[in-house]
Amino acid sequence: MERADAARNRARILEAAARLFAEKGAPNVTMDDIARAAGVGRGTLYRRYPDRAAIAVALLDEHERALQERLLRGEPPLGPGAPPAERLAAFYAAMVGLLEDHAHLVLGAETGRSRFEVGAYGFWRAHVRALLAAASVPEPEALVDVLLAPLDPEVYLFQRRDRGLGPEQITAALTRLAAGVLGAG
Amino acid sequence: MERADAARNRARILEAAARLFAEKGAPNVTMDDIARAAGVGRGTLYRRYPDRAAIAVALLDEHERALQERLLRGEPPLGPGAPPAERLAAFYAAMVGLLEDHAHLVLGAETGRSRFEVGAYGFWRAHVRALLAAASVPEPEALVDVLLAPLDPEVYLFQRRDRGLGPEQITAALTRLAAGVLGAG
DNA sequence: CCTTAAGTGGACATCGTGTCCGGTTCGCCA
DNA sequence: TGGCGAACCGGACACGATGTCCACTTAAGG
Repeated sequence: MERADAARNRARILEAAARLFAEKGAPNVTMDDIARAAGVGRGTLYRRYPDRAAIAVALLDEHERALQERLLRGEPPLGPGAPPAERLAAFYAAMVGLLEDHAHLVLGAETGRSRFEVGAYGFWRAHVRALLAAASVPEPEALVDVLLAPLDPEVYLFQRRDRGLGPEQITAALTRLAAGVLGAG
Repeated sequence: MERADAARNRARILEAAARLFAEKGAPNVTMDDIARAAGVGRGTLYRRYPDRAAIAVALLDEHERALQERLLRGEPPLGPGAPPAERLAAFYAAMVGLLEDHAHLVLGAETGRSRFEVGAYGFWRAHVRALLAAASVPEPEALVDVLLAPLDPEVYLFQRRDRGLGPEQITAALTRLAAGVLGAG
């Protein structure tokens, strides 16, 4: 069980981190910044969250859970019931929505390959893998990560900011990708 | 023009960096390590290469140039002459070869979004974009980066090391991707 | 109340980065 | 060959971020 002061501090840390990430961009926020903004000491911060990635994961957690729930038990085409190609396209569209809202938050918080080590990636991977299997794609193993690669927050932000693309254009490209790989079976 | 001692030092820096990157992995090599291994001072190192990424770029340069040359003027299907879908598949296969040899070198050397800022990415981008245009794909702009995303060294190393996939399996998946997107035009 | 264990916070040691400047070496030209 | 200016060299330095550690505080139950 969690002590009252601990719970209060955790809430303050998360709130402060969310604000700072949005303000200055995740890579430019130091652990010290967060601790100071939250009004807690460094030791307290490190006790809970060993690094920025852990904080980002905690912040994203609820949003990702919501999407995961819809994938498992929601309405088609996101949930079960629709053809694999349509479900993949719907998944892409939903992920673009998630990225549009929170990519800035994730970016930089994931140092190096931490993206793959996070539990959420495993979930997306299993989902897409199941769709490939349902479409009878041979050797889906390698294709899974290939199809997930465009959802890298860095890629998304590059397209949005540097290339000047809109979410709908990116979604369209991903839809085409889904149709090309699964539609033409 | 470049002075003789400067040229000698640059060669030693590149040689030492290549060795250290291969030995300990690029992210674990500090600028100080490289300077010491090369037998030069930190100032000398920073004069030429402002960060690790610059060294990695210099090391990759010749290999990338060779591939770029083959794309522009080599034999089909890599060079001009073959249908876009086949050229894209050939490009993927060649990039897998490049990654297989040098991904460890690039990884971690590219801090954050530096991958997109490097000149080579612009070249790959222009190449794939031209292939999409040749295949009369509507709105190729967003699709380009989507198709390039699986070539992220981090993705590749994740597939190779963590997922235990072989280069031929990854190439097969990318070939399927090329066929799906361009083949079914 | 009083005890106990978890929680807290800031000081500390360490490491990597990037800069700066006095001394050195090179390459050109007389 | 000898001298000169400029480019180059290298280590010392200051700074910033990280992660740890420990003495103190506070919450919760008996």
